[in-house]
Amino acid sequence: MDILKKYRASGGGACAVRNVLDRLGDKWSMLIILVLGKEGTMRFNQLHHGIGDISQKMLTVTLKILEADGLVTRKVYAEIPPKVEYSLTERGHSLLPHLEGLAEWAETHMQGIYTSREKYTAGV
Amino acid sequence: MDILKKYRASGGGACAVRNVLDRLGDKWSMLIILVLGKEGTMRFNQLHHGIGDISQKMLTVTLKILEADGLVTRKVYAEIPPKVEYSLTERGHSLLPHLEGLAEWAETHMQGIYTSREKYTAGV
DNA sequence: CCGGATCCGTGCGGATACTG
DNA sequence: CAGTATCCGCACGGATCCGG
Repeated sequence: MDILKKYRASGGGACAVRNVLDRLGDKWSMLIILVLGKEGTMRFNQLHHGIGDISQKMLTVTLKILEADGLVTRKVYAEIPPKVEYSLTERGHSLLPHLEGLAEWAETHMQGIYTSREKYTAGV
Repeated sequence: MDILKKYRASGGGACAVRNVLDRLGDKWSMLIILVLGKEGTMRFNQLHHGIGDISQKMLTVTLKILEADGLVTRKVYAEIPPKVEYSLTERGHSLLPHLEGLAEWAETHMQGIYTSREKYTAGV
């Protein structure tokens, strides 16, 4: 019961691990990082179109958060029409393998998970 | 732009990776798996007290989901008072290292992330 | 002790319209 | 092209009460 302290609130503030994990837990962060990791540098609409079913708003918001956290860089070109490029920072890249590991795990086990879910709901 | 297909909706259904990742992205799943991974088998109130700031409802609900996905097992003892033990399945254990990797990453980089956030908000 | 059931607030995230 | 601004629904999640 000692190791748990790492995952608990520490002195009025929230737990560090949970703060970070909660951020990644929002709907799009992981996905954007994964995509940027694969494709390297991308423009706004490339991401927008590439991901497909993300709204402009959420893409903007999420990118801002990731930028604030120092996970992606935002490069603006003073042109008409505007051009903005996003790419992963070094910190972002350091996170990438973990997310890819997770994605890989998901791919590997999703079939079993689906089967489990069906069995479970059938049991109810 | 080909690799992206893995992360996109595939034929009317949702993307597999995203389905699974979204599940883990809810507020407590990762944490519960991490805790169960560290402590091994735990009773309901052990988890409840161990995590601290999770409500009974969310603990119950999340455990059910994890059970449905075949990530945790639920063992009920026919006693008075009742006793229920939770532990990770093999599938749950296979996920564990990835989450621990993530947690470790979070611990390592959180300080830098906090600094980045402050700089960012200060810039605004 | 372990939950199920219910009520309810908050905020995430979508849709739309508008700007530089 | 790359956002910003606004409105709003909905479901996530908390609090509370009840049941086996």
